[in-house]
Amino acid sequence: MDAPTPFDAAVARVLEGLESGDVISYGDVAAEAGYPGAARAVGTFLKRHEGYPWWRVVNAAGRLVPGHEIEQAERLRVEGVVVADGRVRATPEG
DNA sequence: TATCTGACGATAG
DNA sequence: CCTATCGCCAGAT
Repeated sequence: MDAPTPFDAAVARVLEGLESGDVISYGDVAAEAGYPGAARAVGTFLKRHEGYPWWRVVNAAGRLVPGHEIEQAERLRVEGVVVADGRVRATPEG
């Protein structure tokens, strides 16, 4: 049986802890999981594993997942997250 | 074991 | 605001 690595378990635990309307970056997930700097690995995890709130994860720039911008934007809007131009409204604009 | 890839991050221009 | 480059980690071949 493929034994889950501590990394996978830690990342999964952080993702499972996310709630509706919550948004976090790959770097934050990695840091919360105890693997600072493993932001890329988090993306790989979400791509390889299903059943996790991937739409609640965005990059440090607030950019949505490439190839899933529409799907992610829709899900985020449903949860009350404001999205515009394919990115989360983390910073006010004029 | 070596090398390349990718749902990333930060800095430089 | 954008693209380009380097550094980071785990997975795939």
